[in-house]
Amino acid sequence: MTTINDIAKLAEVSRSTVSRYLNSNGYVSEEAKKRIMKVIEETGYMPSQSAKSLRTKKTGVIGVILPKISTETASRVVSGINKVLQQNDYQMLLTTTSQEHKKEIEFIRLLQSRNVDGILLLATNTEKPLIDAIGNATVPIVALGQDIPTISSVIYPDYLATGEMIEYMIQKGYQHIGFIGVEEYDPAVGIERKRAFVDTLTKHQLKVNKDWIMQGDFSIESGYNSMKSIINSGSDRPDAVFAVTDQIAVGAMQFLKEQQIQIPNDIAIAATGASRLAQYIEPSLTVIDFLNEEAGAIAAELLIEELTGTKAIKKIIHDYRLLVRNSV
Amino acid sequence: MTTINDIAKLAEVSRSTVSRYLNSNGYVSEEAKKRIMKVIEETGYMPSQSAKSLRTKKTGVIGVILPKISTETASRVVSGINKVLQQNDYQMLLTTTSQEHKKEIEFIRLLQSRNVDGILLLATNTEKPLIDAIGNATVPIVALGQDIPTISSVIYPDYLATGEMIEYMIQKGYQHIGFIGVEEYDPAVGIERKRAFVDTLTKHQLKVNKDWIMQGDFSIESGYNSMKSIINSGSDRPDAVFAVTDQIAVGAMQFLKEQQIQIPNDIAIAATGASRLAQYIEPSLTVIDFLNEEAGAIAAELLIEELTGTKAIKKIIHDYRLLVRNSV
DNA sequence: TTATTTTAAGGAATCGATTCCATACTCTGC
DNA sequence: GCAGAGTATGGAATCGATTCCTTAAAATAA
Repeated sequence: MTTINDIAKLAEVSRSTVSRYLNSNGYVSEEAKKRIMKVIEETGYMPSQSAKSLRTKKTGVIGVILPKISTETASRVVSGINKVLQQNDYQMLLTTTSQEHKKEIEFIRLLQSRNVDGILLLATNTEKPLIDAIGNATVPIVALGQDIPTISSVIYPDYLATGEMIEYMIQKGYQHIGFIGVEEYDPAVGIERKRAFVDTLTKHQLKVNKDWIMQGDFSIESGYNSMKSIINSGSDRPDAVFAVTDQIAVGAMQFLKEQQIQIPNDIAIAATGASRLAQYIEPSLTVIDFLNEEAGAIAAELLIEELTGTKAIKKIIHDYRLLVRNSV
Repeated sequence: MTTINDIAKLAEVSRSTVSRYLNSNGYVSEEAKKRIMKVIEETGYMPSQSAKSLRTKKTGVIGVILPKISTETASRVVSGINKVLQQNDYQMLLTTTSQEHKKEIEFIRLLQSRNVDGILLLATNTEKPLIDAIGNATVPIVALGQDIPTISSVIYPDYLATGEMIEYMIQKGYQHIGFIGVEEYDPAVGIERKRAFVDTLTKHQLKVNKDWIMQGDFSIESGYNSMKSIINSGSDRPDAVFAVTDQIAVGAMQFLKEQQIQIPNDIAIAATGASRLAQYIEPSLTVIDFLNEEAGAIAAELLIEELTGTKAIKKIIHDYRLLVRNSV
């Protein structure tokens, strides 16, 4: 492999001069520039980033920690992150925890030893060990999807949006509303969305029926099984169900279809998450769209800001919209 | 930041000893080990990868070049790659060309300057500049999705699988089959799938109607517009259409539904790509499943093999299966 | 014409690891 | 009691860049 020394020798200058040329700082004569340029062209020389970052303490790499890559939400977020990073000449080192949320801590350490300039964390919890790991980090970390007190975060308005959706359902005349959620270690998805559901029903003096509140994981199967439990519970059927993700909703709809239960006439369904699947399934799903790609981009911008100066902790409550379709 | 020198000083040994301890090679006494361990524990020291890889010429990072991240196919492939890399203690540097296929060359260079140990290329063309860039590369590259002659490749059996699907449609009684494809710079998707279509019809003495052969891009909209053109073309309607991706098929189905054309009774639809959308759309889509996650894993394994010895060029024709559902 | 600034370029230290080599001590076995 | 093997450790060179400092020539000002 050609190094800066080879280039220096071939161009008959010192390696300091080559370095000055490469970084366009300091003085380099036109003659020298031409010779260096020519030699670089001929040899196809590319500076070693390892050497460079050993000196400069910058790698131009941002670490991204995801729970899972193969979901539409995740890939949209990554797409948004990628756009911004690429525009700013950063590369993305992607790691996934496969939903094992203790791994988030492990990866924060790992990424730092890889000398990333910053970390984007799509967090699934806000427990103490994680907060501690973040506190001990020597590089800026920005959270996406959870409000982590000690660092800048891009937060989805889970409570607000879910509340609005439930309001919309009530306004449409549904009075017996069920809920399919996930475990509560996840404050944003597990707790906030459920709290909004309960609060909104209560506000309208509607009964919160425990038999219609299910807790599963993020899978389609989980949605299917949860809906099955709701239907097979002793109590009456609900006339509407809110699912915390569109995947869960798809599973739930699947069960209803098998049982010949009409959506939305017998039971209406709403959810969070604007996947193409939610859009093209029948009936098309009424959902909250958290504009994930944009959220990813904003988080990346926030991180880059921190990398280039401003150290203030910023909290951005990201935008959302209701996509009213045919399932409610 | 703490360095190996700090550890050496604090543990009262030389930095050679610390290094030997870290890499568990050479002699280190139990006493020394304990002291070093303790100091590392206390300081939270993590060795600098930049320094390490400057010496060893290994970064433990694999570059991945994708056309686009936010498709289900891509994210499945990435998921498979990620699994294997993580098992082997490699990290993944992800880049996307946003479907600008000249960028593939740029990224091959960029990733090398980042000193990646190897590159996984989800190629969309096999043109000379790309082949040249691959030839000039100093790290192993494995291709996925296209057969690139000079390097190991994991290849989808595009011709075979498409042929089998068309056979299946013919066997089901369809005689007037249309085709929605993509541009032909992409040999695998653009050329092979079309060739299989034409060959299979010809083999069965069926007419290949030019009005029913469309060329678009990979989007849902493109599928919608292509189907519109087919229906609005002067000639009779086809009784079945094959789309080269499930996204395209979804768009095509959308148009048919709007026109109250029954699927599969009036027109049957088949495609390539086993997305969840294809599974849950109505009618559920009969597709070729190229088992993308597995393909990604195999490509990653192939690359790791090359990294640890064997230099032979391997070609793996990946498995596939037909998922017979309700759209044909 | 001399003093000062600007331009140009090389030398050497440095970043944080790894690794080869030399040195020294402790055991065995004869 | 001594040769030779095994164990333990430190010194120094090295990887490929950046960057500060010094020197020197050229350009400008006084």
